[in-house]
This record gives sequence, structure tokens and C-alpha cells, in this order.
Amino acid sequence: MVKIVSYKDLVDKLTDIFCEYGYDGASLTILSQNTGLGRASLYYHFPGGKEEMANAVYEKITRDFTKLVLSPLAADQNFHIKIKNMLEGINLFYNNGQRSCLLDVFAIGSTKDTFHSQIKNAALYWKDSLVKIIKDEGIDNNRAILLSEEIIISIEGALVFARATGDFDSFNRTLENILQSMSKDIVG
Amino acid sequence: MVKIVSYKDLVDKLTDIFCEYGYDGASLTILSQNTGLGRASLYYHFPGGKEEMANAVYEKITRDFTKLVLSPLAADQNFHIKIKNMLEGINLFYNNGQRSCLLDVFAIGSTKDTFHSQIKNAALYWKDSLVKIIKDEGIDNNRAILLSEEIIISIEGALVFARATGDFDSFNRTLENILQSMSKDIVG
DNA sequence: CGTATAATCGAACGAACGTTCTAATGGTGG
DNA sequence: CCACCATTAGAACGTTCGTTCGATTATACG
Repeated sequence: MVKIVSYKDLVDKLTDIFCEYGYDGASLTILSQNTGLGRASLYYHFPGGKEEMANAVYEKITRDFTKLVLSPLAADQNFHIKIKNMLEGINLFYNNGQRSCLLDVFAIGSTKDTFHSQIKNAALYWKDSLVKIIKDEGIDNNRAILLSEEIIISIEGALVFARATGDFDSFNRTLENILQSMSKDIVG
Repeated sequence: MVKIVSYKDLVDKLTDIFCEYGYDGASLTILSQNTGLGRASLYYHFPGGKEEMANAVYEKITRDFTKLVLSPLAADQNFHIKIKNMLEGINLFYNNGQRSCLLDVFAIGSTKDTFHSQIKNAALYWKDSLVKIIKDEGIDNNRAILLSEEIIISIEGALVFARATGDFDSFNRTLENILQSMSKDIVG
């Protein structure tokens, strides 16, 4: 277990806890025990309580996703590099498929109403970013949309499958498949 | 809102509630209000309390999934009919993609430990069933495994994407794509 | 070194939790 | 019509929830 020595470490740890127990399942007792901080200490860092902790975690996730997944797509590089970097970002973001719960945690339970529109926007922005760079390769709009959705669907599905079966290799295989099929679809 | 007049209706309603709030988020107050039954009445039908309610819901889901998705794959029909029937079963089971939370609910929070091995077994059995009928079409083992995983991953990913974006048409499109790509992969 | 402030903690709060109790209904067969 | 049992429900149970309090310990700076 990683010792918590900074605010960043604390948010990281909270992320893990919320992923494991869900927002509603992560009681203050659990949060206290798993962080190693007393209940009151958690309230020192997050005066808004559990809700503020969830916000901090979600903001961190959003920052990471933007940095690791979205920004590579907007970089000034050729198509294959952009896709490749995005997939590597996905792998980092989801920790080789072992952190597949990041979205589900906020999409279910008490946090659903709070974050649903944000999750929706993120998903659509991700899709639009893909559509854009695929169209830049000369693919027509409708087909670019379909390909973009297929990419996202494959990634999200691979996460679900990996978590359900415990077979995390399949996640990496899926990412490789996406890269290869993109080569065929775009170049060939 | 559908009036509850039978035990089956009750379990159906509980399924919806658990899907919306998650297991930990679905308090007895919520369960009571949304079913229209008093707290004690719920305990009359489920003496084991909330845990027994979750078990009943999970058993119902398992029965439905077996009937709608798995059994078509074991039927005595040709390959395309089997895949087609399975996809139609998926569409019924997930209610056109609008009930995408069925697994997540039990995969997160307090119910995780209880149901994880069962979910894993179901996923692997689904995959094995697909591998079997694909191999029967003359496809070698490794490729059959990859195709089977791709099918499941596409379905699960489409559910996640549809829920995130609210675009449930994409779910049906994905199911159609699977059917078409299967035609190409197997026949062609 | 002393002091201000950052950070910690266990104890205790009211509210909400899952559960159980006791009593009142509803319909069905004698 | 009555007796019976399936089914209902509100009130109260002890427990745990998220939150706050009061006070103690570390850290940093003049």
C-alpha cells in the first residue's frame, strides 16, 4: 500500500476506493481506514465532505483523460501517431484495463445526476475528436462517425469484458486490434 | 408506472430500482416508495431483506440471460440463425440498450464479492458458446476465440456508449454491424 | 526558541440506514 | 357469516451513516 504524503496521493487513493466500493458503498469508515486518515482529517482536506471528495476525484479523472486520451488526438502529428498515442493514453488511464470502473462509479447511484451530463459531454467530445481526424484522412462523414463509435465501443467493451472475466490481456489485444484495423480502414 | 400485482412484477420493479440507484444506493425507503409496498411488506416477500432482494433480481437476470442469449446459441439451427436469435435476445435482455446497467449494478459495491465469480462464469460460458459454434463453421480455434471476444466486447461497449451518450440507436446499429460482419467473416 | 498555523485525531452529533415488532387489513374456503 | 391465513403497513428497534466538535500533535517561520 502506497503511503499518502500529498494531496495528490490522497485523491489517487480516494479514486481507488470509490472504484472498489462505489460512491454509495464507500462509507466514511471505509474512506478513513483505507486512506489511513481519521474522519475529521478527511474533512480538513475536503470541507464539503464526501461530495467534495467525489468532485475532486472526478476532476482528476477528467484532467487525466483530457491529457492522456484527448490531447494526443489534437496534436500536430500524422494520423497513425495520433491514434497510437491515444491508445497508449487509454492504457495508462485505465491501468492496463484494471481500472475499468472509472466511469461506472459516477454513472450509478447518488452521483448519477451530478455527473451524467459531464460524462455525456466527454464521450461526445471524444467521438467528435475521432471523427475529425478520420475525416482529415479523406473518409466521408458517415463512415468517420461509424468508425469513431466502433473505436470507443471496442475500448469500453474490452474494459467491461476484462473486468468480468479477469482476463486483462484481452484488453491489450483489443487496443492492438484497433490500431491494426485503423491501418487497414484508412490506408487500404 | 406499472402496478405491481404479482411476485414477478415485484422482482421486475426491484430490478429497475437497483439499476437506477445501485445496490448500496437503493435504500429501503427508496425500495418501499418505488415499489409502493411498505417496508415490512417487502420483508414478507423477502425475509432475508435487501440481500435476498438482490439475489432474487440476480437469479431473474440469470434466467433471462440464459433463455434469451445463451439458449439460442445451443439451438439446433444454422449459424446465422443462431447469431441472429442471440442478438435479438440481447436486444430484449437489455431493452434496446436502455437497461445497460444490469451487470454493473452487481459488479460494484457491496454485491461485488457475492456475484463476481458468477458474472465471470456467465461471461466465459457465453464466450465458449460462441467459440463452439464458430469453430463448427470451420474456423480455427484461435480465430474463433478472437471473433467471440470481439462480439461480446462490441455488445458490452455499445451498451456503455449508449448509456453515456443517451444515443440508443447506436446500440441497435452495433448489433446489426455484428450480424453483417459475422456474415463476411464466416462465409466469405 | 517560541509561536502561529497546518494537520491530525477520537468522541459525539442528529439523521438515515436495514431490520423487526405488532396490529390491521384483504380475500377465500367451510 | 365466520374463521383463517396471506398480505399489508406504521412505529420503533439498534446500528451505521455523514458530519461536526474540541483538543492534541506536527511543521514552519520570525
